[in-house]
Amino acid sequence: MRFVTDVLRHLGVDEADEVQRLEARLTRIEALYSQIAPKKKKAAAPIRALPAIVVEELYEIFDPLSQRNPFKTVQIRSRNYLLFILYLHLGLRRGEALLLSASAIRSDYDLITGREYRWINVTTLEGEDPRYLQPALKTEQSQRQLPVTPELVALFDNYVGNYRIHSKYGHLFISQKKTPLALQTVNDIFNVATTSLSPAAKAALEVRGWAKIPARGKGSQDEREGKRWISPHDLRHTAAVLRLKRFVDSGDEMEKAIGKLDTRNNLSL
DNA sequence: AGCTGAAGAAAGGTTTTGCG
DNA sequence: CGCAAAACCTTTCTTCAGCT
Repeated sequence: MRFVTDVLRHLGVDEADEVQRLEARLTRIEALYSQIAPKKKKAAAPIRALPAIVVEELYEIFDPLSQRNPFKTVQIRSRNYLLFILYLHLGLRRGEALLLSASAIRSDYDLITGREYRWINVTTLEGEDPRYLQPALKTEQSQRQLPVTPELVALFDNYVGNYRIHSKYGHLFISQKKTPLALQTVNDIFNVATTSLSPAAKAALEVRGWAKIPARGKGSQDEREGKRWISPHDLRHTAAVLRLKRFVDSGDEMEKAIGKLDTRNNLSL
């Protein structure tokens, strides 16, 4: 700025008001640009999204038909698979999934296109809840509706229709004791899945600073610092990436999807 | 930048189930 | 049937995300 006015003077644009006029305009432009200066980069945040090999293996481990599935019964397998997919695809918080109702997915017709679309209601399920730790939505604004793919709808319907254990509670996720699944049990499920990963996948996590992950059935004897188990929150971070990709892929569903997205609740990475 | 509620870790317990 | 393992849960305490 200083430089520019000096140059103008030097070039002999010495009509004072001419220089002043230019200076005023430049000042204004400078002010404008200062507003849109790029934000300072934050100190590099550790990567929380999971490596691709780990995500691929988790699909295989949770797949109810897979040889690698460590869970015993078909009921628990399909329940855990749906739980995993909800965390990975929708990026739900741990507790949010446990609040879902067995009728959380709703459909409606779009009067303009005449097509059916479906979404899932993330909200607080009213009624008695016997759990020691009550899951809760973090804020009122956490109540939202998320668009769901036909694949997810099929998975949901299959589980609810064929495998969900009947219970007097309306929750989607029910334990073998016929009560809503406890928060800790979700961790237990992911612990089992984590120990079922191949050595290669475990190595990929250790490269990222995780502690050594024990083999199935064994406790962890390793004293190294770091995370030992994949958590729903890790999937939430991974989900943000996947979600963007799916929206781009979904083409003409895009507007509908965005309409259902609560922009105030965009996932931050 | 501070705060609040959710997530996570750890330890340890009970109930249920698959399978020999 | 019997038993070991899986499934599930409580309790306490610490850490962290993300809202205001």
